[in-house]
Amino acid sequence: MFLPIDPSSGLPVYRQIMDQVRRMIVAGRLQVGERLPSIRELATSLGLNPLTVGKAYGELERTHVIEMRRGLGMFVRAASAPRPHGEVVPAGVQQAADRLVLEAAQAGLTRARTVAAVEEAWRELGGRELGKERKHR
Amino acid sequence: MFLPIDPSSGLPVYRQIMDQVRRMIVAGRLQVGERLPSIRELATSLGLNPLTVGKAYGELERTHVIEMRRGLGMFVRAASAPRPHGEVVPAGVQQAADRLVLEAAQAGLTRARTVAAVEEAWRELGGRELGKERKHR
Amino acid sequence: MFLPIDPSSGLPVYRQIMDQVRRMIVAGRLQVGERLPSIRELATSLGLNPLTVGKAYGELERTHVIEMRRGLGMFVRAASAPRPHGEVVPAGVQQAADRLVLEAAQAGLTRARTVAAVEEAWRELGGRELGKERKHR
Amino acid sequence: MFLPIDPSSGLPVYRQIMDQVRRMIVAGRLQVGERLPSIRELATSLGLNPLTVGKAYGELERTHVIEMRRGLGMFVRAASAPRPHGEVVPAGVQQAADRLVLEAAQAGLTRARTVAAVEEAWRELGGRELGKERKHR
DNA sequence: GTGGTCTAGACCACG
DNA sequence: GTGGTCTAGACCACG
Repeated sequence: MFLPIDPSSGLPVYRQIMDQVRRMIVAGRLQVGERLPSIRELATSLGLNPLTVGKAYGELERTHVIEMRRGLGMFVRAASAPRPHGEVVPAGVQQAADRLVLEAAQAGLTRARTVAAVEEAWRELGGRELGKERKHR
Repeated sequence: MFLPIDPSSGLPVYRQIMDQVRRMIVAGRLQVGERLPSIRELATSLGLNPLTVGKAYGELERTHVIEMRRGLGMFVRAASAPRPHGEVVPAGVQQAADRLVLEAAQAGLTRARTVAAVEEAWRELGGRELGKERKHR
Repeated sequence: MFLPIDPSSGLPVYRQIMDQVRRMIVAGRLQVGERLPSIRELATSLGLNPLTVGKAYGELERTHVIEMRRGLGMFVRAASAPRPHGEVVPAGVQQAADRLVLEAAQAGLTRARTVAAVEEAWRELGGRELGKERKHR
Repeated sequence: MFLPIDPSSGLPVYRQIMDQVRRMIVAGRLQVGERLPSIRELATSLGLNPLTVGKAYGELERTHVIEMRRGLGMFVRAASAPRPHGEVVPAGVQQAADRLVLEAAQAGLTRARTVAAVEEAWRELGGRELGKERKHR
């Protein structure tokens, strides 16, 4: 599995791994139940310290994105159930929305332009949300 | 000036100060040309070391958000000019949009729900866009 | 006397005054023996604290650029004698040359391009060196 | 790594460190990709507080002169691309040229003498321009 | 091991 | 009064 990692990007490497794995999952390039490469495999193929990959996997497990099956490896877990309209937005999402608005407003972008950037980001993710919203899953 | 600072939030305190000041500016609660509290004042009122506040102010100055007038204090600078439609989105904004979409998609939010969260965040900011776009909500 | 002062430029105001006065002298817009405005006059016309102007005048006096005649005011002194070729370059000049070369080299400028910038700066000063070098003065 | 630091020179120590590192880079005594001594190492060998060295390194990183690789240290980044002839001179360079001309003119140096000082400074830097332009001196 | 953050406290230049 | 620099020393995240 290839993941684009930039050791000099400022973002800690283990977080980049987490982000990329999550990105592959929401984009459908990693399916529920699919097995991830072992810590050692991924570390070797990316030229990273196994401790770094281990920390990323550990965090992903702690947040229920993947699960360990002893002796078998790490596997992608089922995604969260889609939130019915009107329910509370998770803290992480609201926080990300707040930051986006702060960055956009200070850069002089309009609200419409900001929303367009979000739609564009969603399109580029190529995730399951593309086009119509699904009714069930 | 009160700023809600959470020393145990993980985000460095000096960055929280930066964010809050930027937030007040885009929300119009700090006007262009207005003076910020002195480093010592703010440090005392927030129970922080002056060096921490100084670091936040220094970063804000380097990014042209505020300016120093020697012996007088720090002052809010004029905001960026609004970007003409179609122009490139600044890297920081695109990055924030990418993260939002990642968080939202993994939390199982729909695209529409995500956009709604952004609009909500914009509304809560109380920014200058409000007046112009209020009619249609 | 008008001097372009920018209180938010980073360079201390008293140094800006010194630089501008020196600039006017080498450009010939202030002649040897000419009287400078009083501290109070200049402070008022520039909207500055008299202590600031006083510090600038004091430094200019200490470096023999101007002189005080008690009860009469501050006057421009005769310039340094031109240095015969081959003599040692004053420390301040060498230091300025070093910094220029550092900035230029790191910005990727060639040596020729750097020299051109110096010639341009000299032209814009409009000083006595324009065109031919004088033999005596 | 030895750097000549003068704590009583007026120029802040962290700026002296920055200047010296930049000087070594443009002189080719620090190569692109080369690792700098760690903050602690340099602080110890220069008898300084690690925070002071850290400030210098942080500024150099912010200006893209060096980059941090987490857990590994700071590394020299690739230099700016050389500027095509005729392009605008960066503000920092023009500012340095202006100051040089001011210092030189007031010291009574001729224009030719000033240019010679610049060429000398360039030669002493031992920069990469030397090879290309050595023939004609 | 690496750099980043924060406190406590001193001293300085500048206006 | 203002901000800027520096030391001494602790603690933390990251690799």
